[in-house]
Amino acid sequence: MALITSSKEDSIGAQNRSRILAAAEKEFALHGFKGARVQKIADGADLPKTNVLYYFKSKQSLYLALLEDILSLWNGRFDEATVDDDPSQVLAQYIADKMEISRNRPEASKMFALEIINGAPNLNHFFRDQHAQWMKGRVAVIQAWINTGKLAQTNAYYLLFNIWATSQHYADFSVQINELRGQAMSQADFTEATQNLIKLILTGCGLSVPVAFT
Amino acid sequence: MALITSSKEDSIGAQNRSRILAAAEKEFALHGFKGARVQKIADGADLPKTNVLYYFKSKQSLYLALLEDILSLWNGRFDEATVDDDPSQVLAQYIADKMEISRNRPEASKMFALEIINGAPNLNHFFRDQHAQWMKGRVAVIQAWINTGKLAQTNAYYLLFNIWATSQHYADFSVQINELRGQAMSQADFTEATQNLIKLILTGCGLSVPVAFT
DNA sequence: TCAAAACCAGACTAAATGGTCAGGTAATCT
DNA sequence: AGATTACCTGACCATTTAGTCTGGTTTTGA
Repeated sequence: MALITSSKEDSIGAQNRSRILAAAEKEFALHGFKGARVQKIADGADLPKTNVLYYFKSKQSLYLALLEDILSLWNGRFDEATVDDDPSQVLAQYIADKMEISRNRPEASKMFALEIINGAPNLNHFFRDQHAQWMKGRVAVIQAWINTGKLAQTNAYYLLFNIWATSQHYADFSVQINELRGQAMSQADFTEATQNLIKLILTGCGLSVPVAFT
Repeated sequence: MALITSSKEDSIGAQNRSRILAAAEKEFALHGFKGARVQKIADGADLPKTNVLYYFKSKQSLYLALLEDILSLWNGRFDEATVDDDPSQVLAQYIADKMEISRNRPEASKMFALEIINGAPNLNHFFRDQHAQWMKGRVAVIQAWINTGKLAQTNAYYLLFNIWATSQHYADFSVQINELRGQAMSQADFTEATQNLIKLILTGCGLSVPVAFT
């Protein structure tokens, strides 16, 4: 008889919280922290503004909750790669993963882009250090690939920047992309763009594309 | 005796106007249209807020004046390329030009990025049509290169998106780049990044890099 | 030199905004 | 059933914001 009739996940509060988060992500992705309006978030969540402030004590804390959630998205399979792995496999998979985020979490990508363009005022030292450490580790792996002849000579930093830039572009600049293409990117288009990008980057690095990614 | 003692260019008004534009570009590049504050622009230009609104009748008209100026930056040597030109020359030069904009007009690039992320609400139909027309023409040239065997089979749209993404990334995400590299990009770093990028894209397209760009 | 035009800026206003408060109702737990 | 907690919301407030108004001063051009 100790049956739990309403789990924490589907309680009214949890549902409202997630609706607010979803609406806030859209609003922040469109206008950034300063430009976002709490009233608009409330409208998007179909709740009175007061309720938004009931669940999150301020616009700032709502923003931070979202940002934290988004940063966890950045963690992926590339994190564990070592010099013993095959660079073409690892990089192709990393690009594919990043493209997948652009496809199904475009607002998250945009919010992150805005935070960076705004000068990253909400990314604290803890995250910055962690991020820099991660970068150091990944650059070391790429450099090790180069040193062992698995990868042609290149700049590891620029390589990663190029991967981020191209993959995130499909989310951040989707408005321009759709306008110029004359239509939105379908799932099939994303698959094609992903294959195209993997081929460009890997070939550009002197690697061949694993068959799984063609 | 018809000597003009004060040309229009160095009149008080012209000077103030350009100081306001410079300050506004920084503010809009940091916070977007909605997030930007007229008072901050005034502070940046070292003028009372009233004067900003004296020279530009509203925040919106100031924003539009800047946007128009920035859009003219996008015009470059690639615009006149034809099927008879050498794709490796043309693309290398285009990438170099785009990287140069990122280096010396980073705020312009950021402002444009924000405008697009915001859904391009200030880009009117005239510009959109013009932009789409330009794209059509450039895609046709790239396709012609492919058809004549000058360029390997690829998707012309994605190729251009990738060039924009990578080059603009150095301006738009400069905060992240500087943080992760541990230092700002010097002119020499930009030269290296440009060569690196040209090599990546051209090699990725099956082209060889012209010696002028190595 | 003098009038017109350009420029300057403090005081102000109306609207919008983030956030509070107080007084509820609904759900939950024992 | 009763009490405790979670949830809801209209009214309200202090602050910020873009933009105006009014009365100046400086610059310019004839």
